[in-house]
Amino acid sequence: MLIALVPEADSAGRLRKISEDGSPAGPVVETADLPAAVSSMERLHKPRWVWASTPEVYPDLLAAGVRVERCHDLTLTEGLLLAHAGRHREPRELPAAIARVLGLPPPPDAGPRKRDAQPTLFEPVPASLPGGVDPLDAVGRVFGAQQANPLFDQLRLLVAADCASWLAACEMTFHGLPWREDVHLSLLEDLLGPRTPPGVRPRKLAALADRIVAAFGGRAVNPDAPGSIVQAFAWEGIDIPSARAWVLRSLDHPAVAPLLEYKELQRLWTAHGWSWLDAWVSDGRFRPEYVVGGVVSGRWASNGGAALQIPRILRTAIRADPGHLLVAADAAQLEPRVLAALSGDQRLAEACGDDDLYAAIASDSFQGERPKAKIAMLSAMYGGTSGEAGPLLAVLRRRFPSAVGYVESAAQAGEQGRMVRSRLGRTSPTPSDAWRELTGAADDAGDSAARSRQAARNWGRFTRNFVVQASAADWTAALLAVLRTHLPPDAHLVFFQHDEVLVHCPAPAAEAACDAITSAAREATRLLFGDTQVRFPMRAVPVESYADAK
DNA sequence: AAGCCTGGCGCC
DNA sequence: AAAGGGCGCCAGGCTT
Repeated sequence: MLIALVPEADSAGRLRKISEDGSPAGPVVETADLPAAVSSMERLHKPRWVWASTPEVYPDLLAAGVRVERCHDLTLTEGLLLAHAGRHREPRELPAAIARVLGLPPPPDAGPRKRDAQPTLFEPVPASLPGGVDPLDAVGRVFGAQQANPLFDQLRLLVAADCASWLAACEMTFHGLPWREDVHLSLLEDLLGPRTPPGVRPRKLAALADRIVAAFGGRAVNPDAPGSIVQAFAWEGIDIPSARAWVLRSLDHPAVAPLLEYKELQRLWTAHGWSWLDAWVSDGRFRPEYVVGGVVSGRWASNGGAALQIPRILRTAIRADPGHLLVAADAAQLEPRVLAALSGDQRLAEACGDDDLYAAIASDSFQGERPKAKIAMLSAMYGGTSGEAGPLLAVLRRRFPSAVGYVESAAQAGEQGRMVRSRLGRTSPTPSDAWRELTGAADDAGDSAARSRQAARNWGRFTRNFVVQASAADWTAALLAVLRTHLPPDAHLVFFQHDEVLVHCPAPAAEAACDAITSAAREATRLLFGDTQVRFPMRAVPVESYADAK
């Protein structure tokens, strides 16, 4: 069963059963209590809910205690369809989508949301849609158009997986990542010194800054300003191209040690210090806002809180509630395994039989030198060519010609301005007009030819990586879609980061959660690659603290 | 003062 | 000769 739904102010809303082609299949139901209406329909029919945008609808349902099993997110689907058709830049929101259905000019851009604007929950669909269409009608009509789109069949699995991912993302924000403020605070105090007001350097940072100045003979140096650091070294007769940590590390100078330590602690202070705690952690939970498909490759992005960049050192603050456990699971070397399955490279598939893929490649091709195998494989997937990558990649190409050939032909497509797709049909954006102009100017010599080749190669690196990264995103989306409906009832997904998940559950449920994760990984593999020989190991371990995983 | 860019670095 | 993909966020510093 399909039910179109439009939220309105104050938890009211309208819904209506629709048929597969989006046409009305029942009366409009107006309700002053949308969560209650959804809850009862969910219990009775487990419908697929059709709505404009999951993050605008689902959080308030969750807050009211209502969970749904399936949805169809029109905005998300529109984006996937547009990208597949090479129309990556067109707006995907409901007003634009209905304008396309009606053959009307696109509505004026709503413009970016003001940075500080409070996101209003149950944000109503814009009052007036193109053509004055009723929003509930628009939901049905856009749904019908998406189903009728000849591309839809190819994207069916991707749409289902990504829509389910959006549900999972909202559920993660709702449950929140367990975060022990006291642990975080004592860590900050240990590393930085007592808390200071915003903008006032904590004691240990101030001391390091003093040591840096002293090491430069008392010259004024601002360690927060890279230019200032470069200049300070220049005065000492040391020319460096930048103040990056890896550049400093190669220098022999008394300022280097305090500078490196300063950079590390300064980052902790500014990115995950006391202000961060105040802003993002409350009632023992960190609740970031995820953006499913926020990255062109289909990876998730996050809004605020740097949710996908939690430093390792802080993972000790992520602890299960009393009587609970966190189940931590990550897909081991997901991207090279995805490449093995995508390319059908028999030899690489065999190496995937090992839980440590790089070790297997090393013993096959690099005399057991694992670091070389890893550099070679990463260079193949990222387009790296620096340093020793070239020769290592050559070895890899000889041993795994199908796998390397797969990414190289993706790179070639990019260099020629063509689109590439992931396993489930995520499609890379086409390069800009400026890029085409630059690379189209083919045969002239000198600088311009060099810039042209450079631009082409840059885009080639992007598409080379896209096929792998986006297919890995396909796999994790399928994983989440399966997993969220197969966890034990009291177990909740609380974190997801590219290729790893955290589940929070009562201790006795941990074992079942581990099993659910392992079998969801198997199912994701089957959904993407059928009966491929490639193994995708996903080890799930119950831990008290995230820091204890791995 | 606000907006934008850059350098830098955290995560995968 | 140099040559690594994708992000978000911060401070500094420039422009408007």
